[in-house]
Amino acid sequence: MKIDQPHAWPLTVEEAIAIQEQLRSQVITEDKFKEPIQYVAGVDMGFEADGTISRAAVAVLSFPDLQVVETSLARRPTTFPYIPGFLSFREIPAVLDALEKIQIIPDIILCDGQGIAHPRRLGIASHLGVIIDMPTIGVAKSLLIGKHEDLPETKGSLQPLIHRGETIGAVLRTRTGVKPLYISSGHRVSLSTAIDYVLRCTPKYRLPETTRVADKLASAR
DNA sequence: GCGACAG
DNA sequence: ATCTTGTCGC
Repeated sequence: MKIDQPHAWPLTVEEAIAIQEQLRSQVITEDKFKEPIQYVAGVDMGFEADGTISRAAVAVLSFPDLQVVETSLARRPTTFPYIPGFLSFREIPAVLDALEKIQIIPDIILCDGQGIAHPRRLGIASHLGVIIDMPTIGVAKSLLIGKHEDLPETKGSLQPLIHRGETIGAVLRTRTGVKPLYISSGHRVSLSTAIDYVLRCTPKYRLPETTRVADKLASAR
């Protein structure tokens, strides 16, 4: 797919904060995409050589049958360190490379990380979504910010994720007896819709099939 | 000032 | 994220 040249990448945390503060107003947390969804994509990262090389993988699956229809892989030097709250600046460059190689345009992208469940409401899913103006959902394996009540061990259980009195996402048990996932709107997808699609992409394991396929590609040697 | 801290 | 074998439990 064709991707427009994104904003200049920051070299410092101060510059990164300025970009986040500027882009946060562009995030849309309401459903704004065409249905029915035909394809869903998963994005994941891997690193080589002590983290000096970033590797991004994209997996496009048909929906709702979840069959892999296309994959792509991109490698490039890592240019930004991992700093909680600034993950997107480290990972998005390689992700854009991988997305450019894709022929089948997905209708929704599930990202590995938070959406608006972020200190400045611009986690990697929201940041990517705004940059490429596509529907995205944040699917994180652990908590960045916010608090929530304990949730039942059974699959499908969920609890709102609260930060500063605001619901920024949800904690969702995608499989009985395993650690929950942290779901949040990325861009152009509401929280309830995000939860719905995550569950529909997670028929058997803890993680959505999309990210499982992308994960396998990103970490394959 | 003291912890917490996506991948 | 990554380094890494076996092991516990459904």
